[in-house]
Amino acid sequence: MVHGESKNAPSMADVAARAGVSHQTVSRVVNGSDAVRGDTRDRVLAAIEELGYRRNKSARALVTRKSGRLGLLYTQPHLYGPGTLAASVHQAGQRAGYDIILSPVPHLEATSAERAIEALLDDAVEAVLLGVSHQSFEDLVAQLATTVEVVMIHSDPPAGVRSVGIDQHAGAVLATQYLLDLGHRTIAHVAGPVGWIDARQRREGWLAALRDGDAQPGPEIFGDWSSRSGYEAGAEIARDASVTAVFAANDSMALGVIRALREAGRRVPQDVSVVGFDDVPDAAYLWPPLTTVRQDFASLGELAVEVATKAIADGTVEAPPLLAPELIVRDSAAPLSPSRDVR
Amino acid sequence: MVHGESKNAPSMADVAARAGVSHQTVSRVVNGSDAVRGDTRDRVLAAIEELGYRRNKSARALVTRKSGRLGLLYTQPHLYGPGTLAASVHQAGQRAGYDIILSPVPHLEATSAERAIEALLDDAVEAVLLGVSHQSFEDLVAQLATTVEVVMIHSDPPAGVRSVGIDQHAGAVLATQYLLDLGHRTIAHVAGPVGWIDARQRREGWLAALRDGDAQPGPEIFGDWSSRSGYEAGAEIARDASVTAVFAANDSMALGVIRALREAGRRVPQDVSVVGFDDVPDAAYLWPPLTTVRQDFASLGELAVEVATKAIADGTVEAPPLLAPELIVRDSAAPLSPSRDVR
DNA sequence: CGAGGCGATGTGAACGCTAACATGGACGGG
DNA sequence: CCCGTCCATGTTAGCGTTCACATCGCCTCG
Repeated sequence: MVHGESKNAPSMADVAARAGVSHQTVSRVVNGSDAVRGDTRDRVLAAIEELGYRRNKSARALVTRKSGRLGLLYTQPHLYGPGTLAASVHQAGQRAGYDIILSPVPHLEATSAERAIEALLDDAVEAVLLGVSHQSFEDLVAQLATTVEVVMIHSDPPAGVRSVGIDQHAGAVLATQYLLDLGHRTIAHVAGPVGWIDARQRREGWLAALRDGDAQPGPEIFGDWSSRSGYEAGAEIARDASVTAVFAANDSMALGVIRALREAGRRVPQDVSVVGFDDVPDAAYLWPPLTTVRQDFASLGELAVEVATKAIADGTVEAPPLLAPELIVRDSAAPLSPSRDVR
Repeated sequence: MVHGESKNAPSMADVAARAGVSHQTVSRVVNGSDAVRGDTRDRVLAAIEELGYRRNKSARALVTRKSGRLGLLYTQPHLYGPGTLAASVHQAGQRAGYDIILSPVPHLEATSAERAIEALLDDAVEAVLLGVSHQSFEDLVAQLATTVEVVMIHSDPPAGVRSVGIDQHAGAVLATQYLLDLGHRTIAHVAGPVGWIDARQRREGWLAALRDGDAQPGPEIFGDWSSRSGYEAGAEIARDASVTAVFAANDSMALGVIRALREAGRRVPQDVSVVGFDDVPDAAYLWPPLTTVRQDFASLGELAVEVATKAIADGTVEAPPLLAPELIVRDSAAPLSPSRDVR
């Protein structure tokens, strides 16, 4: 109150008055300009410290016309993959000097996703990272891209859109090939729900590996990523004695499959082998330890931010190559036991 | 370019010109003031639509001195609980008209948490929700609270700080009491790491229930929330034949315990009963299905936002009662088998 | 029929910052 | 020794919005 300083947060003018310089000099110091003499800088810095000054981002954004924000839209925030992705995007963004707006959309309805995008646009994000590889988004992207930079996190993006991804197809081939190498010929697949790109890619990888190995596709059941759906799929698979291996499109479903198989009296891996996808942290401590395909979500998030910041800076469009997943061999898959080899 | 409208995003002035009114009238329409005639409003709305006008939040925040933002700091973003909490806070915030800044801190180091708080403050959040019930934060809170409204998400908050929480102690009592009722007398505990409030509360609940049931505490091992640490704890517990039940401080550790027990030839639940905490979605489909304590993270998030918005509005301090957890009985705990009853 | 009031709209300033340009003093070269 | 140059700093305007207040009809009431 006394010196014209109110109870409001201090502004550059307050700092300037205190340091005996103009507000512009304060601005220069805050922005790291080198056109300030050492002792002046020190005085300003001291004033900032004493006053607890904090630059007002709104004012800055208003005049620079840049928000310095990136938005990430993602689904299933309670799951390991999306959660890890969000955290790594956030961290990478901070490092790159951007604020990250995390926008989890709990259920995948078109309306809630559109609302979320509207909210991101209202926040004036400079780029939107779409961590939702669901086909319902493919149309949305084209339209969105006219407004703002867009980066899809996607293993099979539509042509011309910036993207990063992990090679889901290759991961599925890894898993299926492994099972084939173990001698299995009838390999079932518990797929992710229709509409999800990753689910489709994993299914196609399974099919492709089978084709390459001259094996016929085993039964195929569509789940919804949940362990419950895996359980139901497993119960169905257990009825088919010819199936000696199952490739599940994620670890949760794999764990449900294993439970159902057990309840039906089929041992894992002695009677039936099971392979999952994701390598969630608990996978190694399931019973049996789950053989699965690991995805590096942390690198994916960093890559996404890198592509986004480049796009903002110079409009670069080129997509980096897909990241390679890795097969993690544990105990839930074993060689086909001779007794079951009917040939 | 033609009408003074540039390639920049349209402003209120642009809308006003188009609708033939003043910028203030546009402002009134956008803010839902009722002091605008119906036909004027329609003209403005039409102009907004045609121009694709979007209100500039920075300018608004600058003049109102309110950011309309709430920040949530949380750890272990890849886990079910924190992920669910973040999503529900985000959703509840949107509903309440606030933007939510989700700030996951990947590893719990003081420096990274402080950086995250600085970032939140730089974003001018009107309240900080602290979803980190670790004791290293208790000091920080007092200091932070002088700057901004703070809501702790915490089952045992320091006096005088606004908070919401789920009753961890009660949950642990529920689990332990259940084991006691089943006839178990030697109940081990796999605790969460020292420093975590929830871990401490669950441990104390276990101790309290034991005391009430006139039972001696069984062996106690500290894990780090991971299934790996549960596995290691389980291996140790398996060596002690007197232990017939284990209460693990979360589901991941419970699952690790079960695996270790199995490897040591102890059946679950016939030889040893195991109860977890959290009720992660996969818990019901583990083998055996996990008996555990469910926490309602979604309600917790909503409550936190409610308390925060009230605090901002009228400075309310009173804390709502802790939410009650619920025991979910499945198959991983069973009555003490007679053969083991040494009495 | 005129004063008073009210409802609808407009005007000007201010929020805190950056960008562009202005100023002014020290220094060096012819 | 004077002028041009350059470095450090200051001055002014404007970003898009809201707030406080002004204005201007028109209706009501005595």
